[in-house]
Amino acid sequence: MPSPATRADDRYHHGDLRKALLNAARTLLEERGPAALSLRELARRVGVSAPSVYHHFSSLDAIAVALAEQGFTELTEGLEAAPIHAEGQLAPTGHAYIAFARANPGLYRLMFGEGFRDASKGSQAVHALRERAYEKVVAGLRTRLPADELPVAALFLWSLAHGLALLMIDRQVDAGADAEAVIRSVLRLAGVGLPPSA
Amino acid sequence: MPSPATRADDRYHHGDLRKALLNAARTLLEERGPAALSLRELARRVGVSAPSVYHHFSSLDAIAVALAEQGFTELTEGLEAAPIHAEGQLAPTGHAYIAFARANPGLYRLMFGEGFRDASKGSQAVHALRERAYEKVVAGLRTRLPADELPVAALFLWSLAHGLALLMIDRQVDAGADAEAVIRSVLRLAGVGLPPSA
DNA sequence: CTATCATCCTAACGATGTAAAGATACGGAG
DNA sequence: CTCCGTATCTTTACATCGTTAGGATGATAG
Repeated sequence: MPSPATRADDRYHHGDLRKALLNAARTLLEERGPAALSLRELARRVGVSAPSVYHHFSSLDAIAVALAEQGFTELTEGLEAAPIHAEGQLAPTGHAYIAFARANPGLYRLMFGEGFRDASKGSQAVHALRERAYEKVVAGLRTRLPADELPVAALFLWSLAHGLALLMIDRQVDAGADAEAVIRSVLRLAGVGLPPSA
Repeated sequence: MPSPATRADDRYHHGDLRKALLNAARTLLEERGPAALSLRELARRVGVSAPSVYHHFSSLDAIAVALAEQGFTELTEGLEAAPIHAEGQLAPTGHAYIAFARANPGLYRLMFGEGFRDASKGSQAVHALRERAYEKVVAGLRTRLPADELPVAALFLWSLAHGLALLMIDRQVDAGADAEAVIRSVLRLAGVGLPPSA
């Protein structure tokens, strides 16, 4: 009944099971969050038996690490595409950072510690990825800040963007429709600082 | 051989199973992180059968919610104890916030979204707790900032403290021994702002 | 055409959260 | 002091999960 091997999806030897699994994981991640990442559910969605997954990933945590890897490359790409020379000093980088987190909430949460079974090992594998992404942020600021202020300023920006991104992802700040405006005003405050006294 | 009912721990009717479970959960949380919160492991540590837990909590997520509740009351207590009228405007609040997170890393992560089985329901129960804690932060700033700047300034401070706390908890910033100095300089930057240009 | 190999499958193990249903001890009413 | 109801804890059981072991299938090289 079925044509011999025209469609690549339902062949016995799957077209590219690894990629299919990652794609399914990506959508599952955004549908139900990192805690719902399930090896069996992934196999089910791809139409494959659960143990087959182990021919492409050594564990569920390995899938999570691969996803985080994807996420960090996409994040750094987004940061590099941000207009470095715009008028605001760190606003573009901050906007790009938060935009990525808001576009991929589940993935972003996974990238920062959530959803790993073996936290000590899984997170450790992601540790280096985070540091590399951080280097990109620092590099973006290097041309615009004196060298001695750079470390603290970079940590400051990272903390602010990370915190705001997480709060918005968790819907803790009800920015409603004008989320962009909220982000803008917070980032502006970062550039100017709070009024010196009340 | 055992004295009839002197010690409260090994009676048939447990002394206070609910509290014992929460205490065990607290230490398990800091030992192995929120992902390792296990109902059966808790029952094991308290010396009780697993289904007994259901006489005190309706689910594992309910335990997590109770823990988060503890955490938020302790956090707000810490924030209220912070010297509001010190010379720095928001530094004391920021320090108290980050100090709590660093003292209870597992609990803090649990309070902000990690470790819930049913993310949609568990996190929703914690949502109100987070907002109440946020009100405390806002209240602490109300006396020292003009009313129109207050919402943005509070969100700014919360984002910064939240982000820095998480980065330090995840050991992403290797502050080493002088963590306090790092926190101080970042918070100082929050009060002053970045230099207007490079 | 055959043999090798990557790929996938079924079967099974231990551990988890949770649901019944039964046993035990505590505490108040007679 | 006795009895009984109720809260508390237990054993048993089920579905699901991540993972392992061993067998079958399809593609591919000689």
